[in-house]
Amino acid sequence: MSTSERPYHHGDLRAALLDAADRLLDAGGDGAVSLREVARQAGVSPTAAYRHFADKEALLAALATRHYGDFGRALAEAGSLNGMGAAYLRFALARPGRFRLIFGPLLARAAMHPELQAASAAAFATLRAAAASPEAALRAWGMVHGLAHLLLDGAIPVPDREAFIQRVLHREPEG
Amino acid sequence: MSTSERPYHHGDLRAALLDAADRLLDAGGDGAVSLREVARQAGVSPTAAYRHFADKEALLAALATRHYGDFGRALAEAGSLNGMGAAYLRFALARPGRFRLIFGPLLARAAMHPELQAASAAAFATLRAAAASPEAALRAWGMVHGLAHLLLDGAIPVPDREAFIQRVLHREPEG
DNA sequence: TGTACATCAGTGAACGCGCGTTCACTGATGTAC
DNA sequence: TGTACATCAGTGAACGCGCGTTCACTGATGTAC
Repeated sequence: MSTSERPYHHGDLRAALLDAADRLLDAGGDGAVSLREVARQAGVSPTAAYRHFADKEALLAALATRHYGDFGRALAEAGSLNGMGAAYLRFALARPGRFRLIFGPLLARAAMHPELQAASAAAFATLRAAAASPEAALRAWGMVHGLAHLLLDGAIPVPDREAFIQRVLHREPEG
Repeated sequence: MSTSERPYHHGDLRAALLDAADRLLDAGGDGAVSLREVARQAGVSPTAAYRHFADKEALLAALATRHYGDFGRALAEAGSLNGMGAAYLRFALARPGRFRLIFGPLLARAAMHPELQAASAAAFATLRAAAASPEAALRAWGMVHGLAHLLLDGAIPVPDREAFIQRVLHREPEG
């Protein structure tokens, strides 16, 4: 079989697998990402991923690292604490699978994945730096994080999410 | 047919299954609750649950209904908005499995389970009633909900959780 | 220059696992006469 | 009163499913001489 028949270039399978995992994550959430399905989507045999990742967790850690980068960048670009809150909510609502991945069970195991550890720490530092005090940061962070979950889980039925974001972030939580 | 006319053993296994599911939920989280393991814990064959619940989701819905009751009661007893926030956090931290169940994927499907729908609506109404405005309620709810998740997921490393609760709830979020 | 060889990315079969659910059944219990 | 019968909670085998991971392998590619 020639290399050109593959949907990825020689040596690019690692990236192709991560892309496939992303597509599954966006389409079906955490639960839809299995190594076998990722391989299937990448047009490769079920075991090919083991050439590039030690195991499933390693692939997910690489994926989460990538998304912490995007997430942190989106926050950093926002500037104000309010803008950051809006960016936080928009990220979560636009990409629930990615949001759930980066705050999922993997986070508690970040110590096993130094790059993930670093990427998450950087994003969290950006959040902290935007608030007047550690407590204010925690309250603001908690608020947007909780609202994101409540919206995603259907606890708060909201017709227009962008309007909701504007309304709920209109006043600074710490007054 | 009134409840008291039912054979005594009918209600027994139903309750025993829910208790077993609770134990699994507390010990291993959502993922540890399978119909087969629940049956095993209750000392019954893998299929016995189908006499009492239509399917796995129905069992989980019954469990969630039970826990929304406890949760709502804990909130109602708290009185003030701050006290409610502390009760919310304490519930989540003491029983992560139950917390994750009642706010899990099942919540979005509550329309399929009228009792669950009612139980969750009642708990949420208690929350809303304690705040000065709908927006204040959402902000306070979001904050404690988000902090609960962040703590449970290991995003915020905290040595003394009770002290954390006191510190972060010391000031009203809406000032 | 051609050739022998080493490397190593990806294959395909196989492993053992646990799951939700179905089905025909058994056997204890309550009931009608 | 004893007996025949109906009910129905719980059984146990079986179904098809998808998973993560292992293993020996193949075959294309790069490299040394």
